[in-house]
Amino acid sequence: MTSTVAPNGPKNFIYSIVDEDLKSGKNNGRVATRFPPEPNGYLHIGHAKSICLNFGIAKDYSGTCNLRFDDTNPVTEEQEYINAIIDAVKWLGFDWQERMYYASDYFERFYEGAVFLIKKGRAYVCDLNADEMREYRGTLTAPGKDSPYRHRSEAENLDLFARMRAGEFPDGAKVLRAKIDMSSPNINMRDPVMYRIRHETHPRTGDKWCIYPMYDYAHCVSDALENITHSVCTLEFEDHRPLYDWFLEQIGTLPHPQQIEFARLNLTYTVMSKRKLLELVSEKLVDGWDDPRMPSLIGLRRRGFTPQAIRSFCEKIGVTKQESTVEMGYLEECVREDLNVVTPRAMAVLNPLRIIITNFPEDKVDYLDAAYHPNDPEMGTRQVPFTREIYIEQDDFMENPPKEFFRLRLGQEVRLRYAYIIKCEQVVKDAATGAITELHCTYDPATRGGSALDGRKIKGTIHWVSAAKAIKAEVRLYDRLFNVANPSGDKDVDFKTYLNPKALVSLTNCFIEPALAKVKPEEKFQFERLGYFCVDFASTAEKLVFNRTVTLKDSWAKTRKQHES
RNA sequence: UGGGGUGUCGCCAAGUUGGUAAGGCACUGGAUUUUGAUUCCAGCAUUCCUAGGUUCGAGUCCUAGCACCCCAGCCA
Repeated sequence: MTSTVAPNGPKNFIYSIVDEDLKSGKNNGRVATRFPPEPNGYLHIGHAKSICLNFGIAKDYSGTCNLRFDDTNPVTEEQEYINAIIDAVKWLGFDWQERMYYASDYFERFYEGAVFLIKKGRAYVCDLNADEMREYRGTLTAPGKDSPYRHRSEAENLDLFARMRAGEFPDGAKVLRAKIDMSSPNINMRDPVMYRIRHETHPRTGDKWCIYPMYDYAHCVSDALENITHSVCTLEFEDHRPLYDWFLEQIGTLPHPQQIEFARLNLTYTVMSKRKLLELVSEKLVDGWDDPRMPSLIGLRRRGFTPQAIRSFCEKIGVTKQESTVEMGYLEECVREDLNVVTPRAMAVLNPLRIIITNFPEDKVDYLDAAYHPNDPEMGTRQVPFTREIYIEQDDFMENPPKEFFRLRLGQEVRLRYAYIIKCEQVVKDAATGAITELHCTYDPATRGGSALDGRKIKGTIHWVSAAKAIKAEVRLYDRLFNVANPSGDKDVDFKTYLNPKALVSLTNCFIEPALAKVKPEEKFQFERLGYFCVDFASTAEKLVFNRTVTLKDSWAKTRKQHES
């Protein structure tokens, strides 16, 4: 398949590079990328940026994008992670067709390549232990010195390397090193390790191998074997590019993909390193990788984020080489944008306050029509039951409200969404505590549906639920995982000390309208005036659980805060 | 004090050959609204890390600084 340059101008600097390559006829107009995760953890929103970029390039240039597991280190990698990664990429909406590969598929080829480099005098077996090797490597400012094993004969190297593979030596006894330049100012070029001995069972190759290739050697060769044209990776590999190029030049017979580096994603109020996320999981500070507080893709999914929202976010933040930290609010805005158009509305009361409509008959149930979406009639309507006793949100009533409060107050009217205009006649309090226990109100029968035909203006509209007909549910309110923007900012303070204890607040006395009795996990709704909610993975008809994805924007919250301060 | 990168509005980010600072988010007004939601309209960088220089003209070119990030795993 042949590609043409980006029709509407390049999206980012990588597209510009691809455009140039296409114009100059490089790779015969072919564009091939890959997404190469290491299966040692779950994918997070940062990976989504890379996935969208790599699969996006392939799509925009009619090229291909492979999924390739970088499984060269069996001590940290597991099948569980492989499965989770496959699910996550699929869920995000990308398709690698039949092109799912594993670096471990190439182990025999890597081995042959290593033998070739030994024969070429470009690799040698070294007996230095880890400490000695560090010593010989030199420092950032001082050059290293040659290993005493650097000048072994070809025959000896070949013999030793074969015996490494055969399992004759214990872990750490020997390594295979590239013979480059111990005085290079780039530390990666100071005779880097190509193979180490690890007597370890590999998730895919089992016990077939006890030597495993290092990233720098395996990655470039994998790219070349798959005929990748543009090998996109993150900034920290910039220093490794000379090594990437060195291996392929020395081997000489393989295609030579171009490595291009971009800045990884950082988000405020969370952490993005697999190590830190794993720490939260294994120390049980969260409920696993799929905890809705986590920035993992499975966590975001459980929280109610849509693939569309995540893709749109990745599109909007752009791709550059500048280290950047995107505001969490931006991600949140992207979900709202998607959920707003896609999600049916419903009513739920999270912190119920009982209201008795004193002039409404005891046993009467009045079914009222309510639209599933105010701006999209095609989503249809449902009926909501109105009864003498209802619940409203505790926040929607104030005894001594400021002037700007236009919800329910004593002696004043408010509209119940899709129902009636009611007036608060009496506040009933607990004699002992003084806490408000219920409100007595009257309704105006002439306002059925919520409109005042006499033209009187009702500023406030609040949501409600029938006490008799509502269904009880648990609602989990999520907030940011950390209470500081950059929890990793101070190297002397453990990031976990900034964990936000209120990141999860579970409400078990919530009521939802009966139309939602049969919801299934992952169904999404907007609870009017409250936010977007998603049915939890573990929710059942007997015990409904909703997760709050995000709140709605709330300009009242701002003015209320101004009043409080 | 070695090497590799990056510096354009509070946060992202355009700005291909020098021609007089896109867009999104946030924010601030205002309109519509039976969600204080949505939608809509308006405002929001005389200035591009700093200082010099070249030029009729510089975010874009030159020089010298400064700041921040990455690299001394037999991790990726």
